[in-house]
Amino acid sequence: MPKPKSKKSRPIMVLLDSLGRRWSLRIIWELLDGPATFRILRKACDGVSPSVLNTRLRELRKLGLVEKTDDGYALTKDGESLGTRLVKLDRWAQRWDKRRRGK
Amino acid sequence: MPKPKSKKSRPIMVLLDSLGRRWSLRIIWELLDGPATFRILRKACDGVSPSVLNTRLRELRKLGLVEKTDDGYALTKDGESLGTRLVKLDRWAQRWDKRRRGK
DNA sequence: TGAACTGCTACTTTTTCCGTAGCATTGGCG
DNA sequence: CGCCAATGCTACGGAAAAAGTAGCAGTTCA
Repeated sequence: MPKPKSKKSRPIMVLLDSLGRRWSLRIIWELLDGPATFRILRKACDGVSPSVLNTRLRELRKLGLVEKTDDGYALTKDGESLGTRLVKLDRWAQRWDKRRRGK
Repeated sequence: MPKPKSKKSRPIMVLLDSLGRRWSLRIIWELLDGPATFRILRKACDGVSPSVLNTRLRELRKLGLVEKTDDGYALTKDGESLGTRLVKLDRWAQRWDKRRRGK
C-alpha cells in the first residue's frame, strides 16, 4: 500500500501531531467506555495531572473529537469513529505481543 | 464495538504509551517510504533533534517495529503492518478534515 | 447548614525536548 | 598516504512540557 507524499499541512499531520502527545490516545481510549467526568477520566488515565488533562481535553475538543455533555466528557461521532480504529489496533497489539514474546 | 477492559500491562497500553510520545508516529509514517539513514530521517521529521530521534529509534527497535539495515533504518514486518494502519488513518483524516472544515 | 462532590486553576519540581556543536568513523579520490 | 565529505551519534545548556500537590469556587443533596 503506497503512502501519499507527506506535506506538513495535511490533515494526517495535524492528527499525528496532536495524537502524538502524551495522554491524547489514552484519553480517547478511555472514553470508549462511555462519557466520563473530569475526575473519573483522570483516574482512568493513571491519575494524570489535571492541568495536562485539561489541556488535552481542550485540544481534542478543538479537533472535534471530544465534547462536553451533561454526563461529562464524551467522544463525538468523529471521536468514536477514530476510537473504533484504536480498538482494532488493540487486537493487532495482542497478536504483535505474542510474536514478540514468542521470539 | 466493545472495548476490552483496560489493564496497565496490556500490549495496547505499551503501544499507546510509546506511540504517544513525540515523533514516534511520525517516524513510522516517514519510514513507510522505505529505509532511510539517520540524517535523512531527521530531515523528513522536520529536523527533529538527533538525541530525540536516537531515543525514539531505540524504543521502536526495542518494540520490534524498526530495525537497522544496510540501508539505514527500516520498518520490520510488524512495523510495516502497523504503518499500513496509519495509511488507512490518513484517508480517515481526510474525510474528517472535510467534515470539520465544512462545518 | 454543611459535607461531599464537581471542574478546574495555581504553583513548584521534575522530565522531556530543542538547538547547536562537534567527535569518531567510513568511504572515496588523488 | 593525506584530505575531504558524509555518516551516525553524543554532549550540553536552555526552553518547554509534564508531573505532583494544594486548594478554590460551584453544585447537589441530606
